[in-house]
Formats: sequence, structure tokens, C-alpha cells
Amino acid sequence: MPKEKFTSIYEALKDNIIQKKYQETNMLPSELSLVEEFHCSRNTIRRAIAQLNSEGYVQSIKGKGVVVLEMNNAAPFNLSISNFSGLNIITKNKDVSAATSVLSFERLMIDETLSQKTGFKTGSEVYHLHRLRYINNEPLILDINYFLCDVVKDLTVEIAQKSIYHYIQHDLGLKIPSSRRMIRVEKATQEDMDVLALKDYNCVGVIISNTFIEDGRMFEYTESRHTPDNFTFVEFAQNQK
Amino acid sequence: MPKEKFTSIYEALKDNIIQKKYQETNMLPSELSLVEEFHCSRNTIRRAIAQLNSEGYVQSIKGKGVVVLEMNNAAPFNLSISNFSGLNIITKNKDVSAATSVLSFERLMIDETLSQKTGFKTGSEVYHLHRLRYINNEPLILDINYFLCDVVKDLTVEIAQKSIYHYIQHDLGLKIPSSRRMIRVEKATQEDMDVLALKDYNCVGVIISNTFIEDGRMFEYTESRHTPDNFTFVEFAQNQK
DNA sequence: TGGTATTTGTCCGTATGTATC
DNA sequence: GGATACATACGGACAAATACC
Repeated sequence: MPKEKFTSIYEALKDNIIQKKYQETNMLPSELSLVEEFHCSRNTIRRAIAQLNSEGYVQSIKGKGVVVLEMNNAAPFNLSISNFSGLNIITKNKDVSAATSVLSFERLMIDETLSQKTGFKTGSEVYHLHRLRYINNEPLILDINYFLCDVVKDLTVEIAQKSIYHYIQHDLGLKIPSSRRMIRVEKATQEDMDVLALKDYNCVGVIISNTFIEDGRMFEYTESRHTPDNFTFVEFAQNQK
Repeated sequence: MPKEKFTSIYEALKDNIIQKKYQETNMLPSELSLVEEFHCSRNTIRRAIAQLNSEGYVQSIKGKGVVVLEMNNAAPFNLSISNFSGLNIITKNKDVSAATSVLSFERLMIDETLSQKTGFKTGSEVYHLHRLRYINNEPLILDINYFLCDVVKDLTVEIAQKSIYHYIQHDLGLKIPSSRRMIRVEKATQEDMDVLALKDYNCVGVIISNTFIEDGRMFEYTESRHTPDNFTFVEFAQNQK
């Protein structure tokens, strides 16, 4: 893994921020002095700072400098359950157990109403499955997936029980560059109440994601239905202009 | 408003995407041909494309090109209620009415438990207010604000009823570059049930936001509690590596 | 008040690396 | 292997906002 220059600079700066090494001034050194420190061009420094900006560690102000934001120690970042590809991320980092049970598995054709809901073209063939995710032996997430058969060929229950993304990326050799997400709160369905540890909540947090492959086609529509307790989502917004 | 070059190129490309002018190949012209078309440097083209990338219109693939993603017509973008600074955005664009009523207004000092919750330092003085937001005459959002008195001086009920952000930006002349946000689902409190049009939901969608001013200090902690019906949040994620 | 230096923002041109076809 | 296309990096020029004297 050869690391790019701007990435290593980004990481060095981030470490300094977290360890509060810029606390006297509350500002980063100027771009020009960072150029000297890291022996690189100003553009490279600017890329590293742009990354810090987009993740909420700092904010740049024209004519003034780059200000370090408060509370970088608390770091709500990366705590986000359900980050990119499902929950595989949290199983790596923390000492939590995760398991998956496949509730249903079928192959079907998209009709008009399903096309409306999922965005797949009418007539497309998809795998449709319901999977229950256990975290520390508690059923906390119900995943409802639709995968385009043209892309995800020969899906089986065995694969669905492990990691579909692993199958797609390693066995099929496909790249998954990006996905759109929508976050909503919905009334719990009968199925939600039957399978999830909902306590007395009558709602679930829902993440609807559309995932794309290299040629621009959407190949996955997923509703990830979470019990409220374990549903937290972090983002950072920058004001335009 | 002098528009930057990369912004106008970004807008031109976005228009073409929405109007499906790249549909034959499903790809953008190569960066070099866009350089000729727009008479600019390759860096400028790359900035425009990076913007499209981050908003989920396209995805770049090394060695291949820039792929247009499906469903840009549906454009879930910008539908997001509670975008940057509260709900002023939706009141502009759509033909909906919005009103605010101030339920409570006080000045208080942050104690240990409030510091834990909000992130303000113990001993800070803040304005604490509850405001109910009506959309089309329905009480749909309960905003619970904490503003640092050192920054937002002389806040009044009259100002809170209009737009606090307008007051901060225009009257106080402060810039608000960025904010962190957390999205959660919580059990409805007694106050939620009393004031919001919750129907039979017993949960609310909560957006917790920390907003910063130029010097890096957090000056606002807000819980924006939404009825589930009007709570939708859109984001776009890109796979790292 | 005004002028100058500093600092970030935008833009340009070029070279090299790397993945795809 | 060669052509094409995106990715990274360098260096330089000027503008705009800010800070300082």
C-alpha cells in the first residue's frame, strides 16, 4: 500500500490535532510553513487540509488561517454504525460479536409498484432477501435487500449468511465506488415487531441505500431497518459561499 | 456575485446530466476534451467533476472515465428538510408556509450534566430556548437551542421568533462556516407528545448539531426534534481506497 | 485612516504515475 | 506494447480577505 503524500500529511496533521499540539494558537501553521515542514508543494498541503475540512476537524478562513475546531477529542466520527458496507466495520474495530440469519430468499421480477419503490426498471430480475443482523446476540437490524441478478450472479443463502459484499468484490471482482443514502424514521411494520428487539418503540430508523457499480448502473436497493437504540449517524456540513 | 470558473463548469455539466445529454455513452467527455470545450486548465475541470462526485451525480474511474449515475432525474438531493441553517431553505423553494413560536426562553449557566450533554464548558452562560416550528400550520419540529451568550449577545424573544441565524450573520456580522451533525431516533418525551403532531408515533427523529464560529469555538448546540413523517435526510458516500 | 505584509482561494501549465482498453 | 484516461504532484501567478503597523 504505497501511501500518497497528501494522505500521510493529512494523517500527521490529524494526529497533531487530536493530541492538541496546536492548542496555543488554536490554528494550524500557515500553508507556506507547512510546505517547508513537509517538503512538498502548496497544492499537496491544500489537499490534506481540504480533507481535514471535510471531516470537521478544522475550518479554513480566507486571509486568516486554518482554525482547529473544538471537541476533536470526543471524535464522534467513525462511531457511525452502518458506515459504508453494512456493519462489517464495527465488527472489526470493537469487541462486539455479529451474526446474520437469512429470513427469506427469493428471485423475483420487478413489477410496476416495486419499480416505483426501488428504482429498478420494470422487468428486471432481482434477488430479494430479508436478513436479520445480531449484534452481541441481540437482533437489532433488519436488512431488506434487492440485488440485480445481472450483476450479482448465482447468489446463494450460504453467501448471504456471510458477506454479500465480500462475494461481490472478491469473487465477482466488481468495484463498488459509491452509494446514495436516505435516512428516515418509519412506523415499525409487523415484521419489524416480530423479529427486532424493539422494546416499546413503535418506530425504526431506516437507511435506504442505492449502490452503484462502475458502469453507473444501480445494482442494489437496501432498506436497513434499525432499532432506535443503536441508530446513530454522524455527518459534517459546510456552509456554501 | 462573481461566479468562479469551476462553479459555472460544474453547473453546466450538472445541467447536461439532468437533461440526459450524455446518455449515449453514459459517460462524461474526457477531461482533456472538456478542457478544450470550456477553455480552461485541467485542474479546473477536475474541481468541477470532484463536486459532481461528492454530490453523487457521477463517479470517476481511473483509466476509464467519468460515469454518470442512474436516477439523477429523481434527484433526491436538496429534498433534505433541515438542510444547513434550519428550515429557511425549504420555505424559499417550495410553496409552504413556515412559522415559529417560542415556547420558552431563559438564560442559564451550564452545569456538569449539561456540559456532558452539550459539550459546552461548565460555567458557560447560554441562552436556552424551545421553539416550535409550524410547516403549513402543522407543528412538525421542536427545536431546543443552546446559544453561547459570549457570542450571541442580547438575544430576545422577538429575534428568536424570526430567524436567529439572520441575526447572527447580518446584525452581529459573524460567519458560520461549518457544523457537525448527529442523527438519531429517540423516544418521544412528554413535551414532544404535547406540542408535536405525532399521531400515534412514539418516536421522533432528532438532529443534534454543533455549530462553530470562525475562531473554532462551538457556539450552538441544538436538538431538532422532527415528527417521523417529515424527517428525511439524504447523503452520498464514497468508498475509500 | 491608509498602506503593507500575510494568508487562503482560484487558476494555469507541466510532468509523471497508474489503471483500462 | 501502445493509446487513452484519471490520479498525484510540482511550481508559479494573481485575487481577495485579513491583520498589523
